[in-house]
Amino acid sequence: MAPDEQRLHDCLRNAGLRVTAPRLAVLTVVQGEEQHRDAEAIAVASRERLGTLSTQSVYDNLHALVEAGLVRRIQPSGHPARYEARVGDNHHHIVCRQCGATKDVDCTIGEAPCLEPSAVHGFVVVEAEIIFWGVCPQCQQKTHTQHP
Amino acid sequence: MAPDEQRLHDCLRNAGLRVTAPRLAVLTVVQGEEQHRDAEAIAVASRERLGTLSTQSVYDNLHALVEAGLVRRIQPSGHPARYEARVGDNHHHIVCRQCGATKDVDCTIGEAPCLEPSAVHGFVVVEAEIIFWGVCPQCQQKTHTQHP
DNA sequence: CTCCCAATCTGGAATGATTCCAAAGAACAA
DNA sequence: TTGTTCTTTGGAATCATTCCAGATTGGGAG
Repeated sequence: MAPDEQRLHDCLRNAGLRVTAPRLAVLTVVQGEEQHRDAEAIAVASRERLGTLSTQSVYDNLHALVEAGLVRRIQPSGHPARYEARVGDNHHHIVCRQCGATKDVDCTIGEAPCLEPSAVHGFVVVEAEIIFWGVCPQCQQKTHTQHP
Repeated sequence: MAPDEQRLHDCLRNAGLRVTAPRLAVLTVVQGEEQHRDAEAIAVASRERLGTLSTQSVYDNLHALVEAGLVRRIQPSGHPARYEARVGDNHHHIVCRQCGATKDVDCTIGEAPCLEPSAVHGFVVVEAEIIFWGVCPQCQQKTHTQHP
């Protein structure tokens, strides 16, 4: 077994998850170069490694991995959910209104600002999610070159 | 014309929108007592006032009103979009993970904390959206009374 | 090493919010 | 009053995601 495969294997087992080919593939893809991919893109990339893999299995595994804390899910309004491997460090995201491109953003103020809402209406607060909305460089380009 | 109706009328006209019965109804509902309703609930409440109204019209009008800045749309991950009349004051929201109940939250730190992301990757930042995730009082109750 | 059960995988159908479409209707500027 | 443009309508379509039920398989107990 390759050392990296061993690492992922342990990773899953420690999280209390069974190790299956589909699960390894999905986790590998999410931890790969390309970050913030959606389920569809992850399915495509995973099939490249396995030959065949049901869509349902991709969703099941993403859920399991998110549940286990190995993967984080981001769900920008109006875009399909995206998944990333960077977990547990309370960073945020900037998303392009036009194409949905997503990048990591570290918090300026250091740790967890805004995490103390003034009034919680009796809610138990679990986490704070911050999404910056903007326009990515590519889409800025497009908008500029368009002549109305 | 009732004074309140007049106010809404002017409100729409100032925003450059035509005044139609469906539009008045939708705006009235969104500005009403019950805040943070989704499109479906707004449709139901609007039909109560008009007798009949197509779902499409509800969506069109919500879009138009959001576009015009008269209504704000909130789209919590995994829940249908919600609409509120309070606009332009940069407040945030707390959403129940279980039932989707949504409440306003004013920012503790005063004005726009976290609005200066450290790295923007070339993005033009338009706005920052902050959602607190938690469990509402009702759902806490439910969870506690459940015996596994 | 073998067996067995629960976790997982599969294909196919279903859901639910939202959008697209084209035709009919209505607001309002001139 | 009229013409143009914005709205409304109903019906069909889309898209991400979930539900289902049966077949398969990982891995702990023996």
